[in-house]
Amino acid sequence: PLRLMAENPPEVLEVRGEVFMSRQGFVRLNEQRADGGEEPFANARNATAGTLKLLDARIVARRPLEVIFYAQGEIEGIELHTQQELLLFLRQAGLRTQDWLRTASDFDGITAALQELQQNKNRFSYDIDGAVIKVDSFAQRELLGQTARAPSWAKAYKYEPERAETLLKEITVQVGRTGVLTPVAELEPVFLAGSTISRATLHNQDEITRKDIRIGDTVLIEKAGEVIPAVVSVRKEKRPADSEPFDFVSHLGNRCPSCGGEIVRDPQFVAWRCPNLQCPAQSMRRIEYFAARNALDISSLGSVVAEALLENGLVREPLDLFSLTLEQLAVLNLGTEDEPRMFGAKNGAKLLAALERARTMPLASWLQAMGIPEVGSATAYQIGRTHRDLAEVANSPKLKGIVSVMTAQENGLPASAASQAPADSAFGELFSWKKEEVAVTSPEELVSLGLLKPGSRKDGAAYYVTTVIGPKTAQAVLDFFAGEIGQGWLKKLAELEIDPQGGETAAATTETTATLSGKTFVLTGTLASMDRETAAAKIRALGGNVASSVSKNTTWLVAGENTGARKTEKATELGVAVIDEKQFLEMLGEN
DNA sequence: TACCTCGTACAACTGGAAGT
DNA sequence: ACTTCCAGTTGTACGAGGTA
Repeated sequence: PLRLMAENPPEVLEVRGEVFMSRQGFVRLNEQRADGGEEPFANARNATAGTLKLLDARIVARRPLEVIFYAQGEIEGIELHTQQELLLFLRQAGLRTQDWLRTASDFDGITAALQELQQNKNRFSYDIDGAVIKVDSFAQRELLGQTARAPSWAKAYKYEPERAETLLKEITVQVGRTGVLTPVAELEPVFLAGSTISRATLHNQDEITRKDIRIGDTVLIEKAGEVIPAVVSVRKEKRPADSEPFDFVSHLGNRCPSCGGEIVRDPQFVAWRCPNLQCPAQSMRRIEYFAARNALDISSLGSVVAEALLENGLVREPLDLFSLTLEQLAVLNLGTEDEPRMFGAKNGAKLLAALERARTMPLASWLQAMGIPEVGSATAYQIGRTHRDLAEVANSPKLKGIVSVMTAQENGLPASAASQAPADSAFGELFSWKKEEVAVTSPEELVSLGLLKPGSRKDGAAYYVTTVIGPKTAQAVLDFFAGEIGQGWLKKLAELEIDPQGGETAAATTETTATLSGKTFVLTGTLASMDRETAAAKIRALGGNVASSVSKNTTWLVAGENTGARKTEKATELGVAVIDEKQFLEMLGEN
């Protein structure tokens, strides 16, 4: 509805839901497209996703989109305590909700509801692949919290996925960023649950051995979660008589498919690896990873562009990107010698602009971009939050503190000994650095930084558990910077005058999600790293509020490029703090 | 046991280059 | 200047392996 139909509508109501196409709507849309001579869409899910990305709202309006709401964002002026209350309210307000809803108070109740749903799955105007089981009470949800990926108070239950049979023509091997060799099944293309599958990862040799997958086999595949293709099993009765067990080491002749160097396997790990750091495939992946969205977000630099830059000798490692020129990029050939395809001046300018932005990205983004072993987004965020710059991380008393406290505990010593033990004692020998040389942060301070949590032990002695960064990860980071690669990064970054800044700006409490709760932002100008809608969404996600004009209630005015005069003027007048994009990103805890 | 990292796949959109 | 063609990027989801 254009107006909420509630009697006393709340002042602020942010609702979340899912947009979809009904089976019927999708069929009709494809009929129309066929009449108009257009290619039909492959499936409703992607057609819907594509429609939502269209820039022309008039076309969007003609597509048969439907929406069902099921969750709340920010709400002011009404108190809702449970999912059931929320759905009832949404329905009364005229917002469509899922009408099939069951409540259960125990496991049997849940399985009964799941069974009932499966028997009735044809009742719906759209395809379903399962159900979502949620904790009803919002108070209990808060207690359960969430992980980096998903809330802990909701679980998806999926029914059996559709399967298909096809021929495994070949097994190829890909080289990852860290040199890990991953076998991939090349399949005879087969249509399954809305898309054509031609490849599927086989993960590693152990997996191939366990399922006894061979070249020439007829295999059963399914799409895990309706998206990712996977080989489930082999139809052994259809196996050719002369087939042999697959062993990818002998298949590769013990050589890396990219650089031809010898491959190795640390008996401790499952994967075979190419140990050559100069291996072209690895360099390419490292550059890709460096540019990835959750690292330095250098748009228009993906795998193909990275490979072309490497092949043309323009770039050998990620930081070489900063010496690229527009002239070089404009004529960069993405095709072959016979059929050249230019990267172009416009793309080139875009890439250079993204690189310029990358210079001022926060410490956490850089830490992730550097591709330090064990360091992904969550770890990079924690390190970035607790350190000022790379120099501090490289020789970090905090990371050393984590290692020494945890090592001490493992050796049955009190944690407090870790920061006190003299270097010449037996205890001091446990560590790769000497106590006199560097400061090691005390356990108490690590607790106040949120890197350690005090645990309880029966005898009452001090005891600590790590939060996100454990001793292995901490040591991996220290080793990285102590080694040749890390030193190389530091040297090159200094030459380029890039000095990523970390530390906490506003987010003192990082574990709670509502770090911006009670704060009101106003956006002005253009932000370099995201559009305004994205920025607003991020603020709201952290519990903050976004208003359209500056008032005395505004906490911060976020100023990008080409700011609106009226807003900055009013901010000065009312004494509202103005922050730039960098500070804003730090508040969001972006990495 | 929980969850983070890493690698992988798919399909539509987007935008540059080529064609007219 | 406009249209067509093409493929790179993007966003999302998941499993396995590893760490906490």
